Amino acid sequence: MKASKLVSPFRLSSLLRGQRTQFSPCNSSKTLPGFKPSIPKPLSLFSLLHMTSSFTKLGAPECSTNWEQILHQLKQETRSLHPKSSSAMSSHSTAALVSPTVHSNWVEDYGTPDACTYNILIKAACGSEDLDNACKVFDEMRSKGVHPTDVTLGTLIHKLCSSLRVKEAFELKDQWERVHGVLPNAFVYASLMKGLCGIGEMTLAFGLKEEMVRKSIQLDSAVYSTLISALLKAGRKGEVSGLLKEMSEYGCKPNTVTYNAMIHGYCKEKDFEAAYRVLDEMVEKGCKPDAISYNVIIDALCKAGKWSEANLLFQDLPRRGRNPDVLSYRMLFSGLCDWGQFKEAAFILDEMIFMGYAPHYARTHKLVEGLCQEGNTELLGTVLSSLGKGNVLHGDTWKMVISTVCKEKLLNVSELVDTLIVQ
DNA sequence: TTAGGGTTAG
Repeated sequence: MKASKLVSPFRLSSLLRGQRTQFSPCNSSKTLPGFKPSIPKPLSLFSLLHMTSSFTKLGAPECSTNWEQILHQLKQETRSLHPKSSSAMSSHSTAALVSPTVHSNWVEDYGTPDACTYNILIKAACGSEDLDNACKVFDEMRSKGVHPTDVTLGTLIHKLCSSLRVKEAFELKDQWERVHGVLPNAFVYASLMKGLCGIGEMTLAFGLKEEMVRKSIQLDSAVYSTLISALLKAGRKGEVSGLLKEMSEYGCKPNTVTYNAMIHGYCKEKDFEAAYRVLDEMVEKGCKPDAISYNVIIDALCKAGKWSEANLLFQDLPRRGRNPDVLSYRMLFSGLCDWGQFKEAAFILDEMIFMGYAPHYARTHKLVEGLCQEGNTELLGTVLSSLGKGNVLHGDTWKMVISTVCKEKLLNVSELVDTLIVQ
C-alpha cells in the first residue's frame, strides 16, 4: 500500500530520528523522569507500535490499516518535535521501528531511504542484545543498493566494543576497508581504543593512536579523552600531562569531556583541590563545566564523607550558571543518607521531588527505615509527605511504616491516616 | 538540514 505522498530521504531520516523525543517531559516540570506516562498525549508512534506489535505479526496484512494510521501520525507529529532534547526512552522508541522495517519494508512506501535513514535504524537495532536485527537492516540496506558509510561502521564497531567483542570489531574494521572501501575515522578509533582499554589492552590502544598518525587520520579530542580517562583509571596520572602536550601539538583542544575525565581521575584519588583547579581552568579557557563536571565532584565528596562540602558545592551550582540535574540530587541525597544526615537528606528529597525528579526507591526506603528505627516521627512525617506529593511512596515502604508504627506505638492511628489522606 | 565515538551513579 503506497502512501499518498513520498517524503525526501532527509525528511524520512528526520522523522525517524525525531521519534526519540516523544516522551521527553518537556511540557511539564512535574513529570518524574524514569516514570513512563501511562497514555502519552497525543498518541505517539511509539505507543501505536507497541499496541500493534504486542499482539500481531508486524507487516502482516491484518495490521496494514494500523500501519497506514501510524505513518499518517508520523507525518502529523513532526511539527511538535524537539530535535535536541533527550530522553531515557530514545533508543527504545526508535528501536520499535526496526523490526517492522526489516519485515515489511514500509519505510520504502513513505520515501526513499538513504544511508542516513539506514544508519538511524541500525543504531536503533543495536539497542538489542545481539546484532541480528542490525544485520538484517544492513542486509536490506545493501539489497537496496545503498552504500554503507563510515557512520555505519562506527555504529557497528561501537556496539561490538561496548559489548567487549573487540576482536570482532577489529575484524569488521579490516573487512570493511577491503570489501566496502569504508575507511575507519576518529569515531571508529575512539570506540576501538575504549574497547581495548576495557579489556586491559592499553598498550594496543596507544598503538592505535600511532596507527592514526601513520595513516594520516585526523586525531581529535575524543580520542585523547578516551586515553586520558583510561590512564587515570589505571592510576597512571603521571602520563597525562604528556598526552595533553601532544594533544595541543596536534591542534586538539581539550573540551568538557577531556576535563571531566581529569576531574574524575583526581576525585578518585580524593584530590579535591586538583579537581577544583580543573574547574577553574575550564572557566578560564572558556570551556563551561557541565552537570557531569559537578556531579563527579559532588559524588566523590559524598563518598569521602565530605557531605557538607558536597552540599555547599550543590548549593553553589546556580551561581556557577548550572542547575543541579537529577543525578546531582540523587548523589547528594544518597550521600547525606549514608552519613546519617537525615534532616538534610529530607530537605533535599523534598526539593528534588518538587523539581520533578524521581529518587531511587531503594534509597528512600532506607531513609524511611532509618527514621523508623530512630523513632524520629516528625521527620518521618515530613519524608512521607514529600514522597506522597511526588507519588513515589512505594507500597512496601508504607507497609514497613505501618508495621513499625503500630509495633512501637510511635504515632497514633489518626496521625497515620492524616498522612495517608495527604497522598 | 538528517546518522556514529570519548567524561558521572546504580
